[in-house]
Amino acid sequence: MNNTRFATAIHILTLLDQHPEVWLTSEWIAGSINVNSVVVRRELSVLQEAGLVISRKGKEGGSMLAKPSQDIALDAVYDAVCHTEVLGRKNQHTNPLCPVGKQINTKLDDLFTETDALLKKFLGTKTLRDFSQQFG
Amino acid sequence: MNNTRFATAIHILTLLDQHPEVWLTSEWIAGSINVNSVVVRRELSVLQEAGLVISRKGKEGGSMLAKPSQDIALDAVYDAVCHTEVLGRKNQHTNPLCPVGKQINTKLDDLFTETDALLKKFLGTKTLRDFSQQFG
DNA sequence: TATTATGTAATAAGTTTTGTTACAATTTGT
DNA sequence: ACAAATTGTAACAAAACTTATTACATAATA
Repeated sequence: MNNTRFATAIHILTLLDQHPEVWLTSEWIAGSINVNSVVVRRELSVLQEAGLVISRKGKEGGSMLAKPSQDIALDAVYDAVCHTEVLGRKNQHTNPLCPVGKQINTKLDDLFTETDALLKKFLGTKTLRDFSQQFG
Repeated sequence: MNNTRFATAIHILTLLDQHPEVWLTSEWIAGSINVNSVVVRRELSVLQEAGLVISRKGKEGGSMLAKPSQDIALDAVYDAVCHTEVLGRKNQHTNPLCPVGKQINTKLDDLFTETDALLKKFLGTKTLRDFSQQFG
């Protein structure tokens, strides 16, 4: 994760939670994060696919949470926006003639998988509500 | 971590552990990982600063572990090569006029810090020896 | 029907990551 | 002393990734 996608997603979801039952526009959300509204819409698109928000087109359109914030755990947010492993990438062309080069990726895979599982378990204990209610 | 630095560092250290008391050259190590030897030397440089390996210049030069592999925990490797937070970056220009935009980075910081601490604690329970001895 | 949003493609700009070349400095063996 | 081999780095190039921007079709409302 060398990007701002998780931070952006949490920001969006927090705003939606702070304004329940209101269709917030991507333009308005973008004004709070201070990024381009297309970036917000792209992220909203991903959050919709994950079942975390619903959006409505047209005049008076916008987005709101798809379910109560206490039912949104942060691992779901992470899953939605992060497609890399915590410990990074593996070297793809390691030497098969070297005992280490030949096996390292399967061994790293065990470690990487275990690490990702740990993170997700941790994030699974935290809800959007926990995060959001810290704000005045 | 959207790079191969952790995987590369672990690969290097595993090779050094598998060949104790031998000065492995960056060229030889590079041949196992299948990357440029300069990349290996750059990583070795960082691992030296972290006190994990020692290198020797000149003919018959190379690198070896600075201490027994059971004394090298993986959080030290992670610290040496990773300078980003697990959950990524934060948006830098959030709107100070918005209650959420104004406070979000300090709140995210708490979450990000806690997450990094969890990962490091986990990696601290694993040693290079644990990893290395999996290889035939 | 005019207006205002979303959804998304295409492209540009910026940043990060990895690869490569080059060479000074160092160490060893002869 | 000298040749050979290696580290350590700088400089730059190439590739990949991230974010910004423009444009516009589609949809929904008043």
